[in-house]
Amino acid sequence: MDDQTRMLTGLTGLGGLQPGDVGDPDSVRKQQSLGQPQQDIGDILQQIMAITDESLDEAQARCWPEDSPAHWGGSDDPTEGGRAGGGTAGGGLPVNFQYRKHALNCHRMKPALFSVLCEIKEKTVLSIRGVQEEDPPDPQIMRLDNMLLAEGVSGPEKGGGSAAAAAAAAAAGGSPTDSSIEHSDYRAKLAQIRQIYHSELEKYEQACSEFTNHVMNLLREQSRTRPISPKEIERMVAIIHRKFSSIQMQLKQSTCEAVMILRSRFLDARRKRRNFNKQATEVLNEYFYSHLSNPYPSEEAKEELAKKCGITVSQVSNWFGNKRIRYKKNIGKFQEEANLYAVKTAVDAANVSAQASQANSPATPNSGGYPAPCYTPDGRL
DNA sequence: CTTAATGATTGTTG
DNA sequence: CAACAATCATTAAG
Repeated sequence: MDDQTRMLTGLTGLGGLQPGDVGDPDSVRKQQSLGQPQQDIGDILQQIMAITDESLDEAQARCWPEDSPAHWGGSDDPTEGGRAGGGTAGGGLPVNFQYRKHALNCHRMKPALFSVLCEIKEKTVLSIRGVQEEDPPDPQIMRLDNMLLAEGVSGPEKGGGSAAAAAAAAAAGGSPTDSSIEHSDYRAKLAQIRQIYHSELEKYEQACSEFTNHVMNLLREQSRTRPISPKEIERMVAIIHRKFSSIQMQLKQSTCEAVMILRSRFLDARRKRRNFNKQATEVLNEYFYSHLSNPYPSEEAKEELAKKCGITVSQVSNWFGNKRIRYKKNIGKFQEEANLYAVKTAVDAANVSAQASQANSPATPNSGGYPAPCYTPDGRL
């Protein structure tokens, strides 16, 4: 309300004028720099001045103009400057103004004065917040928008059925890998976030337009009684929109956060760990115990194992890393398992070598650093 | 619920 | 960078 204050001080100058000074062209020109006929200005100013000089009793003796809005006398009313500045009258009261205002409204110079006041106001307003009028497209909000678009949150509606469809596909799919289940879950949660986002956005937009309408109506109403230019209304609307868009940005930001959290939850496999299926661990164990002397699969071997087990190469690496360390830590615990797989490989090897009509030792040479479990080729300890 | 098993991550080392 | 070691977080089993 600094502009209002300025407005007041500006008009306080007018209010401070003595009735006799009003007619002085220089003083008027100083105040308004206008080229209007002095007589009219003097006339209307005199009326304004007269308001401050009028006593309450006098005013109350008059009747109320029935078409006057009742809220005249708002603290931000520019004409109040006349009262404030010319407070010598002991405080003009609303009743006074009601009448006087009506008189002024009918004055032929009223539109001119109105526009002048608007102009002054415009200038003060511009000097105060003219700089921050332009808001360049915030890179922050651009980033948020892009991300929401990329995630399909703010993009075109793909239908709430997308998640359901994905779930159905996962359920009916011939290879219902865990990833697809997780993915459908992810999609479902994303759809939820998306729905919340849109409903909130809609709410904000509705509230914004409601509020804007309300303010506009109010200002239009008031523009009949105080200087409000259409430009000012426009600016007010812009301010409201900026406020609401900043709220929207908060919404976008929190939505982004939710998506990020969702993503990290689903992409961080550690949090959604699934055990490998039996067949996969069997393949891995088979390899491990049959290469116990050197349980370090080459890159190619890892790739093959990964393919066989339906897991990634890095998962194979993880598995071997864990296996080696855990085996080494407690060989006894793995004894049984080792024997089991050793038998398996032994049997396999026997099957193969039996056809070759020669049984060379099926066990691993075991020349490496990992101690082999004790077992006999026939499977007994 | 507690506990063991287990896949993944993090930090360190050579 | 791969291997190791410690640790985390989840799952499965009791």
